[in-house]
Amino acid sequence: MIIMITIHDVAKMAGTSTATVSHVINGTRFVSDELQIKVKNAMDELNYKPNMMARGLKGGSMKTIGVVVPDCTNTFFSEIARAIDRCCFSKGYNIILCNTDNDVKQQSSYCDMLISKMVDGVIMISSDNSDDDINKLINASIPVVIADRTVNHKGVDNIIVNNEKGGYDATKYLISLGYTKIACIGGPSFISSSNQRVLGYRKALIESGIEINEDYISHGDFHFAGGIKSVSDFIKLKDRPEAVFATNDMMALGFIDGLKSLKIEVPNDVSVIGFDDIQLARITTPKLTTIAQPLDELALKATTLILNKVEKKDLSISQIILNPILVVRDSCKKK
Amino acid sequence: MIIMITIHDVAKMAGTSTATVSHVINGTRFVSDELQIKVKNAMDELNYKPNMMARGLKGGSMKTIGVVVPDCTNTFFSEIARAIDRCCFSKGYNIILCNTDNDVKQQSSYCDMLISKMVDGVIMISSDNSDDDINKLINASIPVVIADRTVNHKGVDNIIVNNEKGGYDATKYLISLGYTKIACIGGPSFISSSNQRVLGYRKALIESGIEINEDYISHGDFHFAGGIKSVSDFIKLKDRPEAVFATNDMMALGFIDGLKSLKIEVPNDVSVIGFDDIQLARITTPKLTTIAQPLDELALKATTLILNKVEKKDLSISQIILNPILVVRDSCKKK
DNA sequence: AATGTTTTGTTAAACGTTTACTTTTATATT
DNA sequence: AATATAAAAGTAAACGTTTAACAAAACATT
Repeated sequence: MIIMITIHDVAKMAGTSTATVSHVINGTRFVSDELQIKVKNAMDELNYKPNMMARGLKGGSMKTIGVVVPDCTNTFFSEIARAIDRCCFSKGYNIILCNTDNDVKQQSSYCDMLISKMVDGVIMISSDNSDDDINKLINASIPVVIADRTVNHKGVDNIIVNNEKGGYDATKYLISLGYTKIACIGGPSFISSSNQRVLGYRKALIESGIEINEDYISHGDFHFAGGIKSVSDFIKLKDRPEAVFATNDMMALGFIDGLKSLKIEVPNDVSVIGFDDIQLARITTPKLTTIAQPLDELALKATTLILNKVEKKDLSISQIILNPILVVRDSCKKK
Repeated sequence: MIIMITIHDVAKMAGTSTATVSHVINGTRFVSDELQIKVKNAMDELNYKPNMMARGLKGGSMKTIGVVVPDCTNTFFSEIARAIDRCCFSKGYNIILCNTDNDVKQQSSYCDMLISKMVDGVIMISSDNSDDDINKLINASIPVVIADRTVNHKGVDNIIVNNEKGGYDATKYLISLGYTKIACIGGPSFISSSNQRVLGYRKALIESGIEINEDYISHGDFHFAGGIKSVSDFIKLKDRPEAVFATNDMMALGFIDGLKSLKIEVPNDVSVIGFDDIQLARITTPKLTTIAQPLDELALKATTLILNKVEKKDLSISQIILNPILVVRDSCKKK
C-alpha cells in the first residue's frame, strides 16, 4: 500500500493514546463520550481499517473460518459453502475455501495451510478423511466441526443428516402410494451415507411386511452416468419393479433419462424418488420427488457451533442429527 | 493452541539464531550445509509451521487471494472458483471466497474485509460492480483482476471472453446447417455480455446476407424459467424460425423443456444452440450444442496475472480477450 | 604482519495490534 | 486538609516473523 493508516495515526489525530482507540473500537473499556466522538471522527476522516494480521498476531483472531469440501463444483457442496459463507459473513467472518478432490494428501496440505494461517475454526465436509487432519487441527487448538459424515472423535462436533430415516421415509412414501415392488439403487459401498439410506429402505419394507428381493438392490456410482447404467439391469429384472428409490438425485435423474430413451415414462410406467434435492431436481421433467437434505439448517448449525466455540461461549462437544424432508414433486404417482 | 512452536524454539534447538532459521526457510541468504541440516532437523522434530500472520504483518504476504463472485451456487462461477483454487493452491496460495449476490453493499463490505485482511490480490467475477470497490482495493495497493466483465480502469487487469465472437460463431454454425430463419433469445439488457452475443448474432446474419427480423429477437432473464417463457412468444411467431440461438445455456434448456411439453422436438423440429457450456449441457436430452466459455483458461490466466503482480514479476496492466469454443452435441441438426 | 575481502552468523528493530500495568484526575470519606 | 477510592486514560511490552545493520571468523593480498 502507498501508505497504511494505523491506530497510531488515529490516536494522534484524536489527541489520545492507541490504547484508548483500541478500547473504543472493541468496546473493551469505558471511554468518555467526548473522547469517543473524537476517536470515531478521526477514524472516519482517515478512513481507518484495523489490520487483521496485527490483531490476529496479538492473540486475537483473524475472523476467518476454513471450509473444506471435496469439490465446490458439486452443487451439493456449493450450496453448503454458500450457506456457510452467508452465516459467517453476517457475523463478520470470512471463509477460506478448500477443495480436496477427496484426496487425502491435498486435504492434509490444506489443513497445514489453515493452521499456518491460524484460522479460527474449520468446517469439514469430507466424505473421506483420516483422523490425522482432525488431530492436527485440534492440537493447534482450532475448533473443528465435521459435517455430513459420521466421526468418532472426542474432540470434534459432528453434524449429520439422518440418512437411514431418509431412506426409510422415501420407501414408506412409495409404499403409501400403493407400491410393493420397489427397487433401490445404492451408491458406492464405501460411502456410509449411501449404505445407511439402503438400510432405511430395508427397514421400511420389513416394517410393512414386504419381503426384500435382493435382486432389486443394485449399486451405482452416485453420478448421472451410473443412473443411466442401472437401467439395463432394471429392464432385465424378471418381476419388474414399479417404483424405484435412487439413493441420490443424480442417479435418479440418470435413471429417468435412461428410461426415457426406452420410452418408459416416469411416473406413468415407473415411479422414481431421489435423495438430496439438488437444484436440478426442480428443473427437470418430470420434476423430481426426492428426500431433501436440510442444507441451510446444516450450514447454519455448523456455523453456529463453530462460532460459539471460537468465541468461547460453548466448549461442549455436540453431535447433531438432522432430519431429512420429503419433497413431493412429479416423479411419483399413485399406483 | 496449547503451545505454539515458534522460530525461536527452532533456533534454540538448532543452536543458532532466528535470523538464520528464517534464511533457511526462505532461502534468502547462504547458510552452511551443516547448519542448514541442523535447522531442518529441528523444524521437523518440533513440527514447526511458520505463523503466516506474523509473516504477513512484517510486510510479507499471507499468501491469500480474494475471489469475489456473485454466487458460487451458480455452476458457472463455482467452476471458475474451483479452477482458481486449483491454480492458487499449486502456488501455495489460498482463496477467500466472497459471494456478493450482485449486491453492491455486500460487495463493498466484502472488499473492506479483504483490505483489512491484506489479501495479496483480488479476482473479481462480478456482473455488477461500481468502480468504487476497485479503487478502494487499488488504493490499498492490492492488485485486482476483473474477469468476465469489461471495465475501463487504468489500474486493473481485465480478462474477458469474446462474447460477440461467440454469438457470431453460434449463428454462423446454424447458418452452416442450412438455416436462414434463426431466432435469438437475448438476456437482460443491462448485462453487457448478453448484448454482445446478440450483436454477434446480427453480424453473422448480415454477413450471410440474411435479413434481420426484429420479431425474432426476444429477451429473457438468463434463467431456466425465462427459457420456458420464451416458448409462448416463439410459437406465436407468424413465420416460425427453424433454429434458435439462446444467449445462455439455462435459457436454452428451459426453452427446449418448454417445447417438449408442446410436443415440439429438438433437434427434429427446431435446432437450438446455447452459450456457456455449463455441466448440465452434457447431461440433458438432447445434449446441448453450445458455445463454451474457456473457464479453465480464464481462471488460469486470471490467477497467473494476479500472482505475477503479487510477486512483482510483472507490473504492466493487460487486457486479455479469450475466444469461446463451439461444442457440437445433439441439439442441432442439418436442415 | 598488516590490511582488505569474503563468508557466515548474530542482534535488535520493525510490522500494527491488544492489554496488563501504571498514572493521572476527580470524587468521597474521614 | 489529608487520605482513600473510583474513574478515566496513558505507557509500553508483548505476539512471531523478517531484515537491515553489525560482528566475527576465515581467507587472500599486499
